[in-house]
Formats: sequence, structure tokens, C-alpha cells
Amino acid sequence: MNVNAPTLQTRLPVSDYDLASTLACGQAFRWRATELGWEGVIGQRWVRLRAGEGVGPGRTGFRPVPLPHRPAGQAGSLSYSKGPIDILAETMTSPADWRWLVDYLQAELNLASILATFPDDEPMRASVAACSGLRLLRQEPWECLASFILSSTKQIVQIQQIVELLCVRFGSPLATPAGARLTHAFPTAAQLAATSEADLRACKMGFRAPNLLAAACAVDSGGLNLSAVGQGTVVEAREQLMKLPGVGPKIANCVLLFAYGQQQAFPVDVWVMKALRQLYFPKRQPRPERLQRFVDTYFGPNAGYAQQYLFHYMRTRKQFFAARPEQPRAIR
DNA sequence: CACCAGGGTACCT
DNA sequence: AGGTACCATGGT
Repeated sequence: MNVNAPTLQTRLPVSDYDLASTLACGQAFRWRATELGWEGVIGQRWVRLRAGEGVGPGRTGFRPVPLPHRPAGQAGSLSYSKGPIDILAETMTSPADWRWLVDYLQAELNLASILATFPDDEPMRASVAACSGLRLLRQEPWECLASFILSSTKQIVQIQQIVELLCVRFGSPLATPAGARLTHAFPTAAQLAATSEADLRACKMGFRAPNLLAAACAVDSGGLNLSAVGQGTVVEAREQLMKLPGVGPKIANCVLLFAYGQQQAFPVDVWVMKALRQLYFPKRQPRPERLQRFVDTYFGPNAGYAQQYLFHYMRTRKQFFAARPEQPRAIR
């Protein structure tokens, strides 16, 4: 439904918040940088976000902060401002309150208290300096789970494409302003459970199709209760998620971290693996299990948060890590 | 064009 | 236990 109507607005006062690194750091896959701001969908609502600062008497005016040309947001991104700032949010429907948005964005979280728990070493200092204002979102569990089932050995750009195909083909249409890039909600488990493996493969997801379908059926049938998963301990929750085919420790940890707010959950993907090996184990090549045990103790109570800073820093500053020479090979 | 991508799994020693 | 091939597809 393409409604050509003015959008409704609110302003969230935040501090130490960077929209660009938060929305483009690979934790969520439906945010697009446009000339008018960051456009996305949260639940059943189309949303546009923009950072700015209040000006004039009572800060009633609004001076937008320029968007970065590169969505990834390099260090010192223009979208970031250290001090108090406002996030201007636009939607098509008028909610009674904006709690859903505050929760999703984690706008009330004291970021400094999180950063203070990171280990004080050179890689973390560099990552924090490069990713100022990066927040972990609080996403809806089903969308997060489904998205990360699609993520295995896929580049983030491709995951975004697959997710968009899924939304347009199987998700419910949303009220959007004219010219909106995103027009459909993420499909519910029931909507995907009603598809076939062939339908899903047509969305370019390849061998991941049966895994997504199985997850959709499990959630739709009640065999997997995602609300209940959030009630148990981290260990129990991880066990439940890993019962699904195609969901191993990495994907389970992503869902725990990005949807359930388990900030100690530490997903180890290929990027983080490379970083950990080079930075903390330059000599040995520890096995994944050993590496997981290390990160779960070394990075503290917000290890997952630290992981996201490392991950984003890795991806935006590839040369920092790539520049390190490999072990010299014997000439034969 | 090779190589790799926010992995997981089955199947080998 | 510890390694390895394979899965499907497209970006770089």
C-alpha cells in the first residue's frame, strides 16, 4: 500500500549514538541509507530515522546531521556526534507511544558503562575509537533467527538482497510514503511455513532454503516457542535454537545477542576468527572450541558487544588486519 | 576468473 | 576426537 501522506514524527533524545555504524554494522539487514535518512522496517511499521540536533529556543528547531556517503560509516563518520543529540523518527501510523522504537534502538542504554567493561588492550581501544556510538539493537527474534539462518557463507550485501526478496514475495504490504524503498514487512513464520522449498530457493538462498523452512514450521507449529526461549538461561536458549537444522553456535549466538539482549553471547564468524587469531594468537592456531572458551572469559560480561566493535572495525578497516604479514613461507 | 562470503553438517580417518 | 568436502549463489 503506497500512501502519499505526510509522515508522523517524534524526536528521541539520545547521547553517544551513531546511526550509521549501528544500522550498517551487519546486525540487521533491512536498513537503507537514503537522502532523507535511514529507512527501515521495525515489526509492521515503516520507519525513517535521522540524526540531528535541536536548535533555537528550547531546542525546538532541528538541524540535521549530514548522512555519510558510505553507509558503512568510516571512523569519524559525519552521522556521529559525541554529545546529546536527537534522533528524528518518521512513521506512517501514529503509535500511542514510541516505546517500541526506544527499545529497538536501545536509545536509553548507557553506552559508556558498557564500553567500560571491555578489556583494555590495543585492538579494543582501536575498535572503540573507530566505532564510536555503535549500539546493539533489540530485534524481533523471528526475523533475527530467519535472517541469520540465511547468513551462512553469504556476504552482507547478499543477505540483504535475499531478505528483501523474501519480504516482497511473502511479507505483508505496509503503509509507506511514495518512493519508499522498503514496502513489505518481514514475513511471519506462518507466512513462510506456507511456502515450499522451491519457493524459497527462488529467493536465491540456495542450500539454506530447507533450513529456513524447517525453522518457520517449527515456530509456526509451536514446536519452538521463541518467547519461551527468551525466558530461560542463555545455555538453555542456545540449546533450543541449535536444535534447528542449519543453526550452530555462531548463528545461535547472533540471535541471543541481537534479539534476546544476551550481551555476553559472542558469535565467532570468519572475520572475528581472523582477527582473534592474528591479534591474540599470532603463533598458535587454536581450534574454534578453544577460541570460544577464550573469548567467553577474556572479553567480560559484555563480550558480545565487544565482538561487534571488533567485527565492524575489521570490516571498515580491512587493511589494518590485512597489512600484517603472513607467516613467512619456506621457499622450496 | 579464481577466491571468498557474519556456517553447518555429514562423512571420513 | 580431529580433519575435510560439500552445500548455492553472487560479489569482489
